[in-house]
Amino acid sequence: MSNKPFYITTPIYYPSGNPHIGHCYTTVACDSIARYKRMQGYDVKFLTGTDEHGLKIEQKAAEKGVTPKEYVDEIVGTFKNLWKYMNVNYDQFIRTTDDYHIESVQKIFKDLYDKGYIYKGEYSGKYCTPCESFWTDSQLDENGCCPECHREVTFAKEEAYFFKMSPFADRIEKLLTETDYLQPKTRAVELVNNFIKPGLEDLCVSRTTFKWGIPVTFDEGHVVYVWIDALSNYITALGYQNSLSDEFDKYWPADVHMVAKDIMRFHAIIWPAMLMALELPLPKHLAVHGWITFNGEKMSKSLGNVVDPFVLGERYSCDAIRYHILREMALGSDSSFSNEIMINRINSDLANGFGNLVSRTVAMVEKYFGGTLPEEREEAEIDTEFKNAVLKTVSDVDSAMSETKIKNALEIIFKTVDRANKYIDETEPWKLGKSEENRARLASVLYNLLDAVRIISALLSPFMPSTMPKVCEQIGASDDDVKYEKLSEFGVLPVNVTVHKGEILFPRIDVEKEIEALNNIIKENMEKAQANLSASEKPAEKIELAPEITIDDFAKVEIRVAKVLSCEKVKKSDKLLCLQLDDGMDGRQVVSGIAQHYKPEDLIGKKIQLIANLKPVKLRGVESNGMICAADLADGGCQVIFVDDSIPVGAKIR
RNA sequence: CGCGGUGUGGAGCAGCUAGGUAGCUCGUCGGGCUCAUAACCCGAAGGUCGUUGGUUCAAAUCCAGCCGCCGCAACCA
Repeated sequence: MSNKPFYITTPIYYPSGNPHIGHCYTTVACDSIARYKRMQGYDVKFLTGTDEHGLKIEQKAAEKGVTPKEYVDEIVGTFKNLWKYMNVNYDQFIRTTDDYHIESVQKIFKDLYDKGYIYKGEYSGKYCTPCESFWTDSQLDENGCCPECHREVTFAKEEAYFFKMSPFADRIEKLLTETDYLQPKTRAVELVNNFIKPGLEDLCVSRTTFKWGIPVTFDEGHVVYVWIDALSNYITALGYQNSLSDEFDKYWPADVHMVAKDIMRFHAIIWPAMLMALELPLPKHLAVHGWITFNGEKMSKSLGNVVDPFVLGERYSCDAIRYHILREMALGSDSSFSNEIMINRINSDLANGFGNLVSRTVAMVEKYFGGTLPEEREEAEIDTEFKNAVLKTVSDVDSAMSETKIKNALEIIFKTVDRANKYIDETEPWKLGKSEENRARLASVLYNLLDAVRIISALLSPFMPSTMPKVCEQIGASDDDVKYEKLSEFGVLPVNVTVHKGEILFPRIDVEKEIEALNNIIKENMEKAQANLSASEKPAEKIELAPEITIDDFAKVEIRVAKVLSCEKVKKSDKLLCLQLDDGMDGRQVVSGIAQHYKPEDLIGKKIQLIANLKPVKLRGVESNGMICAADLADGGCQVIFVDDSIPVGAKIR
């Protein structure tokens, strides 16, 4: 048996809120792979953790009136509880606030600086003073204002350190397009075209605008910004540049980093660049999975449309949830999660399929032999075919797992469950049970079934670790019987094996009743989320207003009533509408970023408020002479302020 | 002409790289069985494989155009 090391990681999660089913998705997948590899005899290290620095945490803590550390301590506790609850067996939980990590990050930063990959420069961009944050253009809200507080942003500069990305562009492109680093590879082209070909921009790796981070050792006031801090967790956890352990040589490079598609970019480009700069080997695979969508929509905590994984686990057992997540998950694409799909899946695969197989097999051993099989046997031809089918499962699952195709692996296993159910029909044990002379034959059939269940449950145990020991107990298998080496043969259970009928493994769920119950929970959550939203929007009034202006300042702004004559979408843009207005003068054209909220016909004929003396500008190549007034809504939407039709066009508003 | 993905029986998907009887899961309908969690087994219905054209003896599969959906990028005065 090989003793080869196998290192797998989840991302480190940002504890700005409690964990949700999306976190479960990645973590449970890694846990299953780790367990599978352990079963195969690999020397596995499975790392997960939390990324605890940054402005947002600092602010959340301030809101609650606690220190950032106190704040994250609590949420990290929730994460750990969830993993415990989901039976996630990680080897190490790294927190970026751990001393050893901080020590390493500081050394790495200095090292990169000494090597000339990090230089001091100036960061410039849109800055929101009250939030003390820089935002990129794409982060700004509908009106080009701060996405956090929706106040105006100004152009500003600050001193910052930058990491040179360009020296690695060629190597990264090759990594993405010519190796199997990225899984699935389909996204490589997207990355190369969008980011590498246009030229990699240097990365801002330090900040002076917040304090909650790892200090740069050689420049007071600077704090290491997310990239170097967070990404390097994968190596600091192994003792790289610190004295925590000397596992680095053993486990690096990682076998699999698993991430969701939203952070693919950082792991596909920035992380390799960092490693190249540090002259370290690159990880072998980056497995990217999609999001769970809920009834076709993106899951969102703020919408409250998702049932808490704890609650789901309570209702259906954590293994059922694990199974459903893993079974639906495919690398690359999104997978839909709906209560109905989940319940149907649990019912058909777990309750009707596997659970019932165990139940009927054990029941027959009890009924016909009082729980203990006799030693006489009588094999038949059909047995061989059945056994071969079961044994083949093991190698098929192996090969699926070696490509991290969990979904396929489970599919294969459940095909074998079906095969076993069919075997019962083929052999008709209830008929054999009717006469004493078929005793030996009946014993063979039931033994084969028990042994098949043994193999199946061993294969399932990495995915459903809580339930499978119960199965072993029921079919009378010892821990030794379900070892990986014992999966390639029949005849492992004792000849006179004794079964123990136990509780139903996966109770069948009443679909309609449960869906109604879950919908009620969701409804409550959504109401709560709504309440929270409005609660958090109300205090917005407390937000300081923009600096005071005089009536003269206001007089500079000329707002007039105008009527929309025609309106059409700006081509090649998602957000822009181009409006032709009757402004009581010569008429004018205005471009507005409201296409996602209004259709052109919604606006035609309506009267709106026009900022009439705004400097013209070209948007997406189309000239815009002014701006129409609209209100920002809490949910990110916006609503145009229409004017009563009786007010004449051109009227000045003040 | 920004880049990429995708469109297959009611639903969700596989098949497409290396053309040659269109497959799986769920659902529906009919039958069988009774060991089992109203579970299990068998059978049937249901698809012009988005659309148009091309290559070929032969196209879901290769090529070109068009349409729809999704993602990334851009865009938000």
